[in-house]
Amino acid sequence: MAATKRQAGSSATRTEARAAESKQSSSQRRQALVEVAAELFAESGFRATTVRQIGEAAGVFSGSLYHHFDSKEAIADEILSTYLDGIVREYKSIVKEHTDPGTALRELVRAAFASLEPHRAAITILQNERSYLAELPRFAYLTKVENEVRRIWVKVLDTGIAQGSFHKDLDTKLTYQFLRDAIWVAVRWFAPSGRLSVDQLADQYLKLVMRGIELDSDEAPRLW
Amino acid sequence: MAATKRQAGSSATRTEARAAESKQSSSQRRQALVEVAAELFAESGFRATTVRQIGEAAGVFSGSLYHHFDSKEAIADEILSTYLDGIVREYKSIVKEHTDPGTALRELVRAAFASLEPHRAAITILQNERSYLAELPRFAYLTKVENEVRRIWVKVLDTGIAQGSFHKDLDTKLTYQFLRDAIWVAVRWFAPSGRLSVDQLADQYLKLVMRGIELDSDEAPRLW
Amino acid sequence: MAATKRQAGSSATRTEARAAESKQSSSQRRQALVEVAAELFAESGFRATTVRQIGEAAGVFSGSLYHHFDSKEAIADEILSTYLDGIVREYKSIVKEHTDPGTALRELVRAAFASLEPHRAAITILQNERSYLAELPRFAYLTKVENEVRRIWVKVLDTGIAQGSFHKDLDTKLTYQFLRDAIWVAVRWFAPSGRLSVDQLADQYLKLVMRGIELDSDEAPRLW
Amino acid sequence: MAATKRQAGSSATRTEARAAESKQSSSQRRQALVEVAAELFAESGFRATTVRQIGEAAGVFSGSLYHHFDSKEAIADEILSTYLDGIVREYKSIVKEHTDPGTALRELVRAAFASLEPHRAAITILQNERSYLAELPRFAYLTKVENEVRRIWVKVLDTGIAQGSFHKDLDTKLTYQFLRDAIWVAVRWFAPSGRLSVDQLADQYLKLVMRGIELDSDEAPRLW
DNA sequence: TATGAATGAGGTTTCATTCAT
DNA sequence: CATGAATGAAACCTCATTCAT
Repeated sequence: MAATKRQAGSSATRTEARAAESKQSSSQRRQALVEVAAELFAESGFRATTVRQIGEAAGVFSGSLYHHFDSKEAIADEILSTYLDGIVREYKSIVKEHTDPGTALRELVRAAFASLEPHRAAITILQNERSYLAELPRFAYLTKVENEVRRIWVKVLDTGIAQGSFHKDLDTKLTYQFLRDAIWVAVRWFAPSGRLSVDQLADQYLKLVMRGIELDSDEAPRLW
Repeated sequence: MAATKRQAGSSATRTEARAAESKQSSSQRRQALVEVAAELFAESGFRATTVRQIGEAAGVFSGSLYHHFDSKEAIADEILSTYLDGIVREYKSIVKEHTDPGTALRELVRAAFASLEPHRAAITILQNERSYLAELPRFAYLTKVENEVRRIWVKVLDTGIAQGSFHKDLDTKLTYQFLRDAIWVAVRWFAPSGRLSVDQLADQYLKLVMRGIELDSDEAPRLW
Repeated sequence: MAATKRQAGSSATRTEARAAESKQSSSQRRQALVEVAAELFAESGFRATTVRQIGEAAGVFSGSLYHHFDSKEAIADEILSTYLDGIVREYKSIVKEHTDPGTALRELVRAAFASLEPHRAAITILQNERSYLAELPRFAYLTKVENEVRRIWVKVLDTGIAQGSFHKDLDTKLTYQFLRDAIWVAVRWFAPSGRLSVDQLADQYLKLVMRGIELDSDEAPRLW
Repeated sequence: MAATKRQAGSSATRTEARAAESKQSSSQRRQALVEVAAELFAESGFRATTVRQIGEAAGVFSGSLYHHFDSKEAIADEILSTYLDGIVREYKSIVKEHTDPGTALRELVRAAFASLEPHRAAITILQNERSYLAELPRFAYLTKVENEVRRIWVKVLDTGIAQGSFHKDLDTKLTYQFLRDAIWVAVRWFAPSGRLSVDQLADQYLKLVMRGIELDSDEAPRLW
């Protein structure tokens, strides 16, 4: 990368590097900065990441970030809203398409796992900094969207119980929390380059929990 | 309480109050400070809590904390090691006492849930600040203890499979992670004064996951 | 106006708009920028106004200002020197035309009030930022011109005393300061659209001070 | 002063200096810092003075100021409210004591002039930064107090007209503005060590304006 | 032991200015 | 000429820690 060539204090080198990079458009640059920041947020969290670190990782001075973003929070905002917009849309499309609660739930779980890797930063921030951010007016929407997501999942669970395909002794709100938390928290240790692919991860997880949810959920139907 | 006597700005009154309080031994004072800090850490996290906040909450000036602790990290250290020492001892005692894997796993889960409330701060720190702290030499033991705990849980799962009482298609390491994460992460929203007691919470959770682990795990044995 | 055509974020549209506007000559453009800046300086002061604000108000990017001006100070320079050149010329013409000190003084006061509105920015800057600017070599002329102005006013006052038409116990330098300050400072609250026109304002002021300056200054001549 | 002994980077020297200074109590130190800041504010204005400058002038690091004050604004707040509290009390006592409008007005003017030197910073801030500060919630009281002061002065002027001792063609609100502005603005150039004492200044000013206010205000009574 | 003033590094943000395109 | 990304210094402020009293 250009950044690695750069020597601190050498503005000549710096300028050359800039020239080499600057083929990209404004929105591309902005997007690149968001991605750099996201990586750092995913690694260390939002508050623990400094704008100077973001700048260094992006090969610019921290002040330059403010040409593209109003504040550090604005970067987080972009990361979070991109994630939440997408995931809500996806969840909605899943429950629209799959009327069977068991299938719908499996697809929701798979979608949630699939979002881990591309949205590592957003999920990390939501887990660690949620209570801090939710107090800020700028992030008031977080609570709203979370409620929306919860309603979608809980409705699937409720429907499953009503139809007689899910265990009726489940506390559906609680079950949703357990499901979501266990998936999301995996963002901390899940590395797609590791032992397991995200699909394998989702399958293992579904094995673990679906037998506790569905009345008759073994892959091989029971014969008794 | 002494605190009510205190008039803002009157350091004389402050000193008297201190004197009245200081009937307690040094280790009692230390313990009280740890508890105050723990509450704040549980609420806001380790890095987000300032030593000044701890001092204020404890009724002393921030500088005074350094007579009892080397650093802010030392307080976290005390909180974490107390928790980890206790939970490891408890887990060991459980697996010693219960040779049946199903029972042992249920007890481990119940113990984990039971630790949420008394060790809210430790668990919060482990979740949010673990990666930051684990890099510090002082907290090198974190990884060791975590490995120890994992071995205990995984051994129970492995034994269950070997004995034929647990599903043999479970990835035991992964299953441990899912189990632990879903329990721990509940520290964020579980309030014992709320809708559910910790026992009810554990029961709901066991219902959800044990059917996915045990081959025949309904509380009421199936009669067909 | 071109501004209404512009869509935020569309640089293409922006460029077209620029083209449409650029029928004006370079000096016209420069003059327009000065006026935009002046309005902002008058409202918020010189230092508190950023070049970005100027650019936005003028419909260009801040960097573009530097094609017309060396620096932000250069804009202030233009505003100040335009004002000072004009006012000095006017004062000189007044004292040339009116040999009677009373009439001359009245005209000076009226001219000073009349300058408030068209030169709000210059007067605001001179009041709030004078000491900061006067240290810069570029603004060394400020002190010179101010001395020149003072000499003009004081000479009128001295002449009035020498001729026996002004109170002889006046400290003329001090009186000048009082007169000038009270007029200039009105720039902060005087709004020509308000209760009073600039002429009415000047008249009220003359009523207040001329009786303290002239020996016999009532509008209706005294008969004793 | 201790500060002059200090060499940058020499913490030994620094510590000695601190020791020599530290005979003072907390509130004394606070007061000393306010005075240091006030001097700088008076010289350069509130915004143009940096906390580093205040720190340097006080012989501490800028961060140390925040041990005593919440913010730079808090320092200005202290300066302003001290001034305003005092001047309002003084004005009230004057109008209470002097029922004759002429005498009362003279005393108000004298009090205003007398406040110039001890409250140079407050008056400078009020003149240059008023519109900026008044928008901040913390300084909402500024407008209130200013209104109170205006009412006091205007009432004296109104009473004088009603009693027939002041010219009835005065716009009293406007006259108040002229009076106050001309006095306050003198803070910029008045140096008590200069040619004139504050009393002489007030006298000259009274000579200038009182003849325009009172119907019969010559020192030597007219005989017609 | 407690105080509380001070440190000093580092946090986010602002802004006049430069310059390749 | 205009753009707009970048600079880099400097702004205000925070905070764990130290230390003389």
